[in-house]
Amino acid sequence: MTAIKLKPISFMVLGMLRLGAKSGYSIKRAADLATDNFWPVSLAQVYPELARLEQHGLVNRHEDPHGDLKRSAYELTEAGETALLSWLRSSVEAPPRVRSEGLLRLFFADALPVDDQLALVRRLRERNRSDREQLHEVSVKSTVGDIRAAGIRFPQIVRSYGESVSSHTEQWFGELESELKEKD
Amino acid sequence: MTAIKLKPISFMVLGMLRLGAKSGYSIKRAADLATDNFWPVSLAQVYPELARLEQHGLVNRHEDPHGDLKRSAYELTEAGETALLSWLRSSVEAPPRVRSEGLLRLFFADALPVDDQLALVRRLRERNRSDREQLHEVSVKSTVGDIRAAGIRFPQIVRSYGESVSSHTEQWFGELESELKEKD
DNA sequence: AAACTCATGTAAGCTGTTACATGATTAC
DNA sequence: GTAATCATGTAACAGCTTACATGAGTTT
Repeated sequence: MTAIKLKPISFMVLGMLRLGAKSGYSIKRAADLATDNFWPVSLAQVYPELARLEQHGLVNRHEDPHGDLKRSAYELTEAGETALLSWLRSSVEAPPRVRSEGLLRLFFADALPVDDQLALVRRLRERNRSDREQLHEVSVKSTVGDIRAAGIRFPQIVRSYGESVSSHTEQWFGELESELKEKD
Repeated sequence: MTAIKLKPISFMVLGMLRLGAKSGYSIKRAADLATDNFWPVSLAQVYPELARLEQHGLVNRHEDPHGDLKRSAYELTEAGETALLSWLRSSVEAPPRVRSEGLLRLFFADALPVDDQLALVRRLRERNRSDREQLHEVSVKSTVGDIRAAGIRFPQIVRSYGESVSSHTEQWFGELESELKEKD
């Protein structure tokens, strides 16, 4: 119960528990469906983090077998809820990190002849479009997986932000494509 | 000169050399000014990567002292240029990775009372705005650092994409702010 | 009965950052 | 002259991914 350093992955786990996820597995599932585009996680992060949070009294664990299948169910303690709320109110924030091989290619695209530049822009636009399509399919199939409760709307809000940016991006790439066609 | 595995950092280095950077230091400087928002790099990546590329014949190194200051100048070999062009034409692409603590907070914002939700959205909007401002300052001060050559326009294009997305984001957050105010 | 999903964990490895170490040059 | 910038590298660490290992439950 001594000093624990809470990182974003900690709050991801705490937050998912608060939204109704119970097992490590279901946290991972929910994250894949809902946060993968701005905060991906792997099981090899979730399980150790749950153990760490339990050691420090931010979550409680109890056995929750399903037939012969061993399973753990976790819930927030008061300390866990407090920590989550405190983080949500904090303004200390790691700067957002983006790594886009596509934009890196575009950055160096002057090395290509114009028709290859055009092909590149088309590919990037198409990739963006199909990614958005898949995102939308998933969101129709299961709205934020397990976590579907009355009064919970921010997951949808964040999703709609992602779609909005993606639409904007597609439009922007469309305009760039047109400009490049003129020089062709 | 045997098999070398080329990763995005390899092409970042090759690409910067092609745009006129010569030393590892100047590659890092150019990246900080131009690609940091979609492909950050550190010196501890650049120097070993340059050595690796030299070992495999994709770049040439020669001494380029400046007074008593030891300095290396690198240039692309033909193999290096070929590798860069081949990557630029390739459609094999690592999916873009984003990590945004801000969006993660927003995702879990249902846990907060409405006025704190509003404060959070305001903070996120303001952070986005000030980040864009700084980006713009840098871009005025030095257009892509050293790399400023006739016919090079994609670095500017990519920068303008970033600004466009950032503007769109600010607008989107503005609308969200208005919606939340109504419920206040 | 085969394939897929649910479920939990560990080990190894890769990528990338920060800190350390050192020293010359340039700008104020 | 002192601070900032130019310049090159290494070492330690943090974070995250992939592969390994295991087994039960569910769906086709």
